[in-house]
This record gives sequence, structure tokens and C-alpha cells, in this order.
Amino acid sequence: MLDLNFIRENKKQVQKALDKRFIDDISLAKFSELDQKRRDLLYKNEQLRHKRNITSDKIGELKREGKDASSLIKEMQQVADQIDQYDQKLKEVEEQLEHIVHRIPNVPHEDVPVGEDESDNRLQREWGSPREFDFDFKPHWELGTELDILDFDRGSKVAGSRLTFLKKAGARLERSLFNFMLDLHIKEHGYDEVFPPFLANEESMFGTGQLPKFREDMFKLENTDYYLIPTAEVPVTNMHREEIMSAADLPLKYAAYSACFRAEAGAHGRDTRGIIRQHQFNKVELVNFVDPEKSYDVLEQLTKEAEKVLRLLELPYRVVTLCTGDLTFSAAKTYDLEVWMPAYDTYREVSSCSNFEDFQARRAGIKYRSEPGADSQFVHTLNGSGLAVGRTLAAILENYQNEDGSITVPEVLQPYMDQEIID
RNA sequence: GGAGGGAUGUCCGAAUUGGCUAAGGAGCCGGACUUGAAAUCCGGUGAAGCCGAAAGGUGUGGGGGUUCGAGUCCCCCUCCCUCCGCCA
Repeated sequence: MLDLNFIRENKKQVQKALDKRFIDDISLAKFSELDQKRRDLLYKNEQLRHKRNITSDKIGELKREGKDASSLIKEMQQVADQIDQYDQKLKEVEEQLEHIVHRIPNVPHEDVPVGEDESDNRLQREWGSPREFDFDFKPHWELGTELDILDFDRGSKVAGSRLTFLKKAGARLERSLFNFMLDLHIKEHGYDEVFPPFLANEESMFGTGQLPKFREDMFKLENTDYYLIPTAEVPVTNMHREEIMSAADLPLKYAAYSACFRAEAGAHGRDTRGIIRQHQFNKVELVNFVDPEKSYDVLEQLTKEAEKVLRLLELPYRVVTLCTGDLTFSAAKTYDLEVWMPAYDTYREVSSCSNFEDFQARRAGIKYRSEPGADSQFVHTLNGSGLAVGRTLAAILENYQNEDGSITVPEVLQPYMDQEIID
């Protein structure tokens, strides 16, 4: 969410940001109109309240002295009615205003390339090179099914489409992967480990920006106020919702494993085979709360920390800067990490590292004081996948497959797997 | 699921049958005393936060209601505590 004052004073810049994101259903003219209306109503309302406060004191005084206050009370009855009317008008105007403000996305950082879709993303760097196969390689879903470590049919039977059983070495590999990732970030990158709730409430979903705009992308539990989290970003960022921390607390770095749940409402027919796009998947998420001055340095660092996972797994990948059209609602700048997937003959996203600047912090009320007694200000929040486990597993199956259909276990995972080959 | 109790500043904790400015203490800041410190004493500060250029408004877990006026009365909700039941 953007600051009201910021929008007022930088309408051109905000309009430009909307244009760059190709958003044309938000009217800043309407915003200004409502904003002015609200301020007028507020002023009139507050004057009446002031009058009421003063007169009520006077009534109390008269009553204590045993004098008659009935004419003042009668007068105030009318004032109270007027205040009620203003309150109602104000509420209506504020709701309309919120409807606009809550749907204005973050302003992209100036470094973000302008473009409509992923084809306009900017390549930052590549690491490793795609493996040359001298045999007919297979997609991960065939490898997994033949090795009996992925079971799509039974996943569909028991739950539904996009829900899959991992079995035996497959289940073990999944567990090894997120343990390896957590160990790396906690031991090498200075993160505190967090195991969050997988359910979150409406306020939390609003805080990180999933609501109100993306309601249909999430699963909500029937007859409750709980949502299944689409990422650990939600519970972990909201851990500090409505809190004011001291500068000494920063930076806060949390690494959290969680299952993630996504309705994939707009993805019918996309990636229907394999485990690339599931309703439930595992992910290790890195969340940083930092001093605003440092957030872009931290974004670089965070991205490197996520990349480290791929380097240690020796999977070829590339880093791209998302263009304005591909950037998510709350982010000001995002790097995607994409791993090479032979069966797709392209790179697929396994991590998204974003700086949200103060956008989430404002929605969620996450502040800090630079020194005791100083005015509080919003922190900057960042997060990045470190990494999406299911997609990484798929990448390992495809990249580490052997001609006989067996899988060589990446070296760093062998201590976790207690085996060198899956066959 | 059932019964009861609770939520007021940074912390502890008051506030009569609704009415003046939401006590008091701890803390924090300044000073006195002291070689220095502690202790003590004096003074100050303190109700976050939010809106507002300011005046002012709002603000006693959250939301609503009654009232000229609500920490106080009524309704709903959340969280915490105790006990019973159930459960991994």
C-alpha cells in the first residue's frame, strides 16, 4: 500500500507506475476527488466533535452544581445526530477510497525494465550450462513414475489433480532438499529458523498483499476465517505485524520451511504434467526486515543466498529481473531464479527474490525507531524462495538422470539421502 | 465442546451510582547529595498509535449499540489464564 500523502504529492509518478504495469482500471482522478471529499467531511465532523466535547464538559459542570442543563443537552442531541450523519458519509467515502488505494500496486524501482510479459524480463546472469545428453532423456514425470517415487494417479484418486504422492527415495529426496536448504541458510547465511503456521487470517493476507486483490488464488477453509498460506512469506512477514522494533533489532533474517497452497485458478491447462505446478508444494522461504537505506543491497545478497542452493546442487540456472508487467503486486523489484529443465528445453522459475520496500510494512504496520525516542518509520521487507522444493526436485530428476532411468544423487545431498543413486 | 476469570502507557496497577485533566508506582530524562557510584531527595517526562499545516479529532484488546457525555452500561468477536471433557 502506498502512503496517502505520497499519492497526493506524486500523482504523476504513481500514474506512470500504473502505466508501466499496464493497469488501466485505477483512476487517480477519482482518488483525488474522494480524498478531498474525505478531508472536507473530516474537518466538519471534527469541529462538531470539538463542540460536543466542550459542551459535554459544561453539562457535567452544571450537573455537579445541581443546575439545569436541559437546553444544552437538547442542543447536543442535534449535534450528535449531525455527527452520526457525517460519520456515515465519511465511512462511505473512506470505503470507496480504500477500494482504490488497496488496489494500487507498488511503484516499480527505476531499474526495473518496462515490459508487458515475461519475454521482456532482463537476463542478469547465467551459471553453468545445460547438459548435453547422448541418450534420449526423459521428463521428470516419466522418470518419477518409472522409479515409483512419484505417484500421480493415486494423488488424483486420494485428493485431486495437481496433488501428488512422493514415495520412497522421492519422499526422502524432498525431505533431504528442504533440510539441506534450511541448514545452508541457517548455518552459512545467518538466518533464524522459523516453523510457521500454515494457516493465516484475513489481516495477515492483507498485510503481505494477497488480499484483497488475489482472493481467488487462495484456498479458504470453509466455515472459518482461515486461509491456507500460499507461501511462508505470509505468516513470517506478519509475525511482526503492528509492531515497532528498535534499530538494534534489524536486520531480522528468518528462514522458514512451509507447505504452500495455491488454487492456480488462472492456470487451467498449464503445466498439467509433472510436479511443476501443484496445489500443494514445499518451499523454504527467506524473509528479511531491514533498514530502508539498505534494502537494495540486501536484495542482491538475498538473491545470492538463494543462488547458492543451485550452485551447491550444481544445477544450471539464470537470473532475470522481472519487467514491470511481470512484477507482482507488492514488489518494487524482483529477481527470478530459473533452473534449467531439459524436458521443457528452457529455464523454469524456482525462486523469486523481491524487495517490497515499505509497501508491505505500511499495510502490516511494521515499524522501527532509529533510536529511542525517535519517530517510528516503516521497515523495508524482502523475501525470496530458497528454494521451491518440488521444482528443484523435478530439476534434479531431469538433470541428474542416467541412461538406464536411474538418478544420481547430487553430492551435497548424499549425506542426507544415505545413497548415491536412486534406482 | 462446557464453566469461570481477565485484557487500561515501556512495565505494574487505580479509577464511587456514567461527568472536571484516565490516579499512583516502576522506568526514562535533568538536578541535588557524593571522591565516584548505589541509595535517597527534588523536578520533569510519560496514554502508544493514527488523521491533521495547525487548532483540534481519535485512542482503555477489536467491532457495534445506549447516552449530551462510556474505561465504567448493553451486544458480538479475538486473545490470554484456571478447571472439566476430548484429542496428537
